Amino acid sequence: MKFSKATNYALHTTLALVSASSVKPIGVQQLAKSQDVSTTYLSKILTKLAKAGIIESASGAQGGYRLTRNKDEITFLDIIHAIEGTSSMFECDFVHGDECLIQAEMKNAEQKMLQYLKETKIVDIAHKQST
Amino acid sequence: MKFSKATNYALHTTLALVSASSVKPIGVQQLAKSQDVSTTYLSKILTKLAKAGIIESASGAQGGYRLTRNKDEITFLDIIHAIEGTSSMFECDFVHGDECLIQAEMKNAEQKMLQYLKETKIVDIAHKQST
DNA sequence: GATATTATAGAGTCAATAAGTCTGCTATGA
DNA sequence: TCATAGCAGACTTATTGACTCTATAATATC
Ligand code: SF4
Ligand code: SF4
Repeated sequence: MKFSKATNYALHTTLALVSASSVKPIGVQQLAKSQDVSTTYLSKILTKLAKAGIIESASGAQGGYRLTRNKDEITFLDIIHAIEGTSSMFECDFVHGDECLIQAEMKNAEQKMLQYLKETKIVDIAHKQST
Repeated sequence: MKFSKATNYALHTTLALVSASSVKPIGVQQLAKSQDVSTTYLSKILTKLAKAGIIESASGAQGGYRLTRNKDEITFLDIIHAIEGTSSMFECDFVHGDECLIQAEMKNAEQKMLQYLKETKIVDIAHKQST
């Protein structure tokens, strides 16, 4: 019951992109260096973010990644969902009807966390960091 | 980023013990049958609950498991912590000082979930179920 | 006190997932 | 056209989860 390291990389990279916020895209080499991770692996992670519409890529020389949307539209939850998927943390093989109370409570609990992550934007901590 | 099946077994078994609430202990065979899991494996899970002080075991004939504490003191969180451990879902290898804001927000989010699980008691759903 | 019954411990097995590599391909700016 | 970047998919390795097997220890009952 842990978040994957990939999620960690994704959060850090997005934070870097939000902080940089340049029009010019930033190459994966530069992004990978600061996190001590291989470029090919980080690239694979960033492709997921791109598919989720959070960032976009530019091939070729002077290429790299940049944000697509407005900075303040990017939440923690967006990134986590892009990397970890959107299925519940409590999946039960059996389906014992709608009145399954254990599952209901577990999902309520999970929702509390997701709600917080949805309210928390990357740009918030980018601001705090720069002060 | 999923809860283990062991946690699921633990929750169901505890619910069964709370619902039964007999003075006589209940054997692992009986508990395992309803969940379609082997006795040896469930036993191992229940030993964790016992070590966490949630249930207690009795060896020998007519032995089994029963609750130790008062029913309404047992929360979802107790059980989850007993099985999954208490370490955070977001552990970072590097420790970049106290001002690590990503980690701080992730742990805030996690706390929201834990808080809910702490407030939710097994006995609550036992009541609902019996109605 | 012998015996059947029940939990406990720990090693060992098997499968699934996470984490990361390698290689060849595609897109694009200079 | 060529050097530079991302992309895709197959592949490998490490870690963890989900069990099983077996031998041991405790205890109620006879
Ligand atoms: S009661 Fe709910 S959580 Fe339990 S096994 Fe059935 S469906 Fe799963
Ligand atoms: S900034 Fe925080 S979360 Fe990021 S690598 Fe450092 S310690 Fe880990």
